[in-house]
Amino acid sequence: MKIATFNVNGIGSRLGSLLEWLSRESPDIVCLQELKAPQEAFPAQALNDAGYGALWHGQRSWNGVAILARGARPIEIRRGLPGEPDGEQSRYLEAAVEGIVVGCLYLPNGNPQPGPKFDYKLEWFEHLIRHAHGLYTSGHPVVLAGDYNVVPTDFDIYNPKSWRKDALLQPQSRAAYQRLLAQGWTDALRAKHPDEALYTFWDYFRNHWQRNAGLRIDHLLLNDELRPRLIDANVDTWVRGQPHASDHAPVWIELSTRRSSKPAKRAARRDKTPQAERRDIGGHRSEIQSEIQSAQAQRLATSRPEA
DNA sequence: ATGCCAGGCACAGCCTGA
Repeated sequence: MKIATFNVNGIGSRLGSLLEWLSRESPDIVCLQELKAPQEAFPAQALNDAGYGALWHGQRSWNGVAILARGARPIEIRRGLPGEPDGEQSRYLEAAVEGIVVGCLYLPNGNPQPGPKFDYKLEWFEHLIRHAHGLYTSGHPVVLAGDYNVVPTDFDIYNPKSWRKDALLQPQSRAAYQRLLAQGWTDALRAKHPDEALYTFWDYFRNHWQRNAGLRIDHLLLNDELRPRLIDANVDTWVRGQPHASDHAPVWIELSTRRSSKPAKRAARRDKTPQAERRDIGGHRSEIQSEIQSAQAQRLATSRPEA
């Protein structure tokens, strides 16, 4: 199973490029950011024709996030973070797909810094960290994927000198990202490529793409329930080289279909005792579904109707 | 230190992104 995150920088102007990438790479689950489209302008029909069910959280002109699932409809868990300072910015969407909880996020850029936009970035980060802790310890397999607008270390950028004052490299931004990781999350791309310079964003200026002058700011974080299933991770850099491309490239992880298990657990599964059955993915999946459905029922009972 | 490019909005030239 392949899960990807892609900041499309305008779904309206990027639809052709997005469809070509979906067709060539066939990701099973996709997190999109920067739709830059109001709710009613999302190309749900075109994506459905391409075989993808979708949930989306749009906004006029700016921001906007979506979750796609190949041959399935993502089950919505929530839109927006609990206690998010400004409910008008569409930056978070969470859904269950194939027994996995998928959080799709577009963290504020924060430039210029210092200033109110940087304050907003750090404030949003705190809400994310608080919510992520609950997800991490939920017992479900969870991936938090998106554009974090943080270059984690100087190894994650072609040259930190000219970006030193940028919000993406600030010590406060990096410290917040490290506090998130410290909950136990695995940065999947870095885990699979500890010594390789990898980038996910190349701005449109100064031939940065042609010079591979990039930044690594799009991340997929896995909790302990999902981490053992990680097989591979990489960046579909070819997408960035296409005509009329987004300034980001898709980042993806490949997961084993079943939860990987230790030999002792595999032996237990062969031995069809009731306890072994409970460890089986099927049983685990139905537990997730029932918990999600009850969470949804509670939320629907207490929240106002969606806009 | 700034603009370099690009999308959205709306149709000239801002604002925002990162």
